[in-house]
Amino acid sequence: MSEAMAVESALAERTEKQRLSAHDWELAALEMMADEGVASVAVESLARRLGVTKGSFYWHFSNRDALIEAALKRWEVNDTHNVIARVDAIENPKKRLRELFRLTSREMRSHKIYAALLKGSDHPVVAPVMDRVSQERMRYLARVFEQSGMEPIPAEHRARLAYSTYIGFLQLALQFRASRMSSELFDAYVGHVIDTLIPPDM
Amino acid sequence: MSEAMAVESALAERTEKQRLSAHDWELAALEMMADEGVASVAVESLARRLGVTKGSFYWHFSNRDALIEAALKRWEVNDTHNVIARVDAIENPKKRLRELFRLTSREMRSHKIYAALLKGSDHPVVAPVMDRVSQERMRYLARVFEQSGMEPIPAEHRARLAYSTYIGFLQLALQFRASRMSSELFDAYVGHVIDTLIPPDM
DNA sequence: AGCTGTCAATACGCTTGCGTATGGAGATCG
DNA sequence: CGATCTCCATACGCAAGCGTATTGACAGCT
Repeated sequence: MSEAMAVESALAERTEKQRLSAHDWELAALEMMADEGVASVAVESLARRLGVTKGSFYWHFSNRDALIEAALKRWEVNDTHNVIARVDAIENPKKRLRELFRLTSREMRSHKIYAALLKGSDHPVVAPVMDRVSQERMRYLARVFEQSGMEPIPAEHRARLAYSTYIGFLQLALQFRASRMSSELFDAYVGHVIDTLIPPDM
Repeated sequence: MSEAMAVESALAERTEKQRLSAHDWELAALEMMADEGVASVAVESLARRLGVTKGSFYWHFSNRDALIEAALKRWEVNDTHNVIARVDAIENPKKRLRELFRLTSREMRSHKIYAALLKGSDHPVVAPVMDRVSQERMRYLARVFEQSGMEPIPAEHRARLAYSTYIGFLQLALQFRASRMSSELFDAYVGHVIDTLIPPDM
């Protein structure tokens, strides 16, 4: 929340706050990743963006990978736990699932970063993070499917299916210009997904 | 088929056939893309791989993008139409869908390239190709869902859902070490997907 | 006022990768 | 047998990006 704001006005703040902290670099890195992918996180270009030179960067971080690692750490704790925490209050597991789907279908910024990390998951620093995050989210999904009345094995399959749907949709929507939808069409699609993937029969 | 073989033995052939053609470079580029992604298609490294220097490359192609474009063109006509053609013979649309799912769940090589292109779809040459291919495949899916008895709109949604599942699974399976499955588990998963996405009720 | 610690600028070397220029070897054709 | 065409090697220039070394500016403390 104030995280997102801080990112937005990172450049503006710089005019007043001449000195930077590691924190500022991490936010800028996340911003960069969301817009242009992990590969585009370059220290010299980031430095330009922040109005300094790389002399500053190498004071805060030992190298580029250290920055990426720190930024991802920040992202992992902030974003992942947030989404789950927000729906976990809902009692009825099926309602919780539907709400989870609906919630996930908003919040573009978080998804842009996730998609970027997905694409950049050949990077040795990125891979383990994505591995953990995906695993964790799928486990949570499987648990809720179980609580909705499915047997453990089908629940696990359904969780994988649902999560694949999420990932696949990200690609379709964010990468391909041709498969962008109007908001009504999108809502209808989300409805269809919910009806198809959340068992109405049991 | 002989395409795949030609790729496999591209390096071996080189010993006898000292002179290369544009065709050879395109195959090597596809090979490289499948293994290490679009970004790794570099003329100097490819040249080393083929046992020549880049002096050769720039005789056949004007620049790197021209190679990528040519390779993708070759891939697009070969791979995309192949998959569809192979199931299109089956009369019963539901059987055809199931067969399509099952067929798709084999053939690793084709998927590796597709996944690589997916990740590299920020490249201006790659994007339009992926755009076309995805669009075409989804349209085909939607048609078969319709023929299976669904109304046009739900069929379109279901096609998008199914295709998202495919894309998402590719990521999960190919990128993340943690979510690789045994072949029995995989088969069970494919079964679950088929049961969930192919309407048994109508 | 001087010292010290913090953040940043400048300058340098190194690697990778693209693209160009030019010359050379082998085949083929006349 | 020489000319030409095809394919390739070598050598070069150039830009981007990482990382290092050194120096400098400013703040806070003593």
